[in-house]
Amino acid sequence: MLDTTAELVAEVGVERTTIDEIASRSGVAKTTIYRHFPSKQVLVVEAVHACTHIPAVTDTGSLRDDLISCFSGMTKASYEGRLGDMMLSLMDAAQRDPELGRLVRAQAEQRRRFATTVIERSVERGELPDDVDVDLLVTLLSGPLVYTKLVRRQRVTEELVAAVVDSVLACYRAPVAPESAANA
Amino acid sequence: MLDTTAELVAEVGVERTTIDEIASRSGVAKTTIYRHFPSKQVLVVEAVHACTHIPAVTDTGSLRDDLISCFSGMTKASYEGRLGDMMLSLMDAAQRDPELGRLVRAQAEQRRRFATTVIERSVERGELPDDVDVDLLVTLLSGPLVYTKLVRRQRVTEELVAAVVDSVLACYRAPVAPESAANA
DNA sequence: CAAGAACGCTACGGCATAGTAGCGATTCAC
DNA sequence: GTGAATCGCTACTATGCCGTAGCGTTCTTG
Repeated sequence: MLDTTAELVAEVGVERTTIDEIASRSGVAKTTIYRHFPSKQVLVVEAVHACTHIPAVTDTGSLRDDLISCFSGMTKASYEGRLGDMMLSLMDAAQRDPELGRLVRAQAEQRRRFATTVIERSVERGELPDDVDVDLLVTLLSGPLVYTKLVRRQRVTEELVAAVVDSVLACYRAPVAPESAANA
Repeated sequence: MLDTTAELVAEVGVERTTIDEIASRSGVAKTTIYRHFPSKQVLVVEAVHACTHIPAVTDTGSLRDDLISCFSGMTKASYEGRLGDMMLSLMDAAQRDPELGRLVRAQAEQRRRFATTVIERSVERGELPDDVDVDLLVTLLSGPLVYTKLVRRQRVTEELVAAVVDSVLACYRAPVAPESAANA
């Protein structure tokens, strides 16, 4: 039932998903659905919850490897499969539906926290300078992947993740700080 | 009429935008709308076209300044105001509507072309190495801005644009190439 | 095996929306 | 001025969807 809901949302979006269609596809009577969920909104929220997997955070001691592992895991969990297909419609619906809004925002926050953890651990190891802008760094890393998935509608490959991580890290490890490069 | 349509799409999304509401808001009779546009789909496409502005490409001779100018212009044109509020819903609807799909894809392509032009010009000037991955570079620059706007739902400030451009450029100007950094 | 819960089915009522028809009024061009 | 195009308004059809009622059947549980 939740599975069928997720499938439908992935196919036609939140707005066009109807209880009738969920019922006929899942082989469940519409009345049965209403016996479990008070409204479509709740059903969708539960369906999203059901297909949300949280990847584990690794700690290899290498910032690069941790970041690649972290973002690869997030890619698999969030951008591939059903959740990936639901993303855009979910984000759109979240603009108007407070409940979905909370859910989507919480998931985005959680994804950021993973990367933040990895980066802060690296700062403690002295791999990155103390004054590094963690927030910006996470945005620099997450952005290109989200952009590739949602805007370009291309698969986020392992190669892309590695390329993004390497590119972004290069600028923080290089002797030239962003500020001085600005005046070059 | 197109203006009201855009306004409504920005508010409630493509799916929930109704001809009746457009009619009552714009003070135009529903029949008049149908005399001009055969369907809601066409109306929305025209409305999007109507509020799409193309920023000019500058050529200051400095890659950094051109990029900042380029992305600031795109931010104003695409992420602020009405079009910015329509974006998510538009992208979602574009997944299912072929006409909207073409439109959205064309706009995304155009935005990439601007940045690509600026970068290629810089390569010709010898500011960047010949073998730079332009595609990746554009993604590294565009991604964080899109992500900030669509996922984090924060304003894309001039400061952010500058920070992203400076950060990304730093890694290409630094003596450490991304490939060798990967093995560090 | 018996009682109660859960389910499937059909059929509603109510509402919102896409488009259309017809007619009178208004505006515009020549 | 006059004819034609355009517009506004009301009404209408058709459709789709939400959520509920009623009733018979199946499944579970003790």
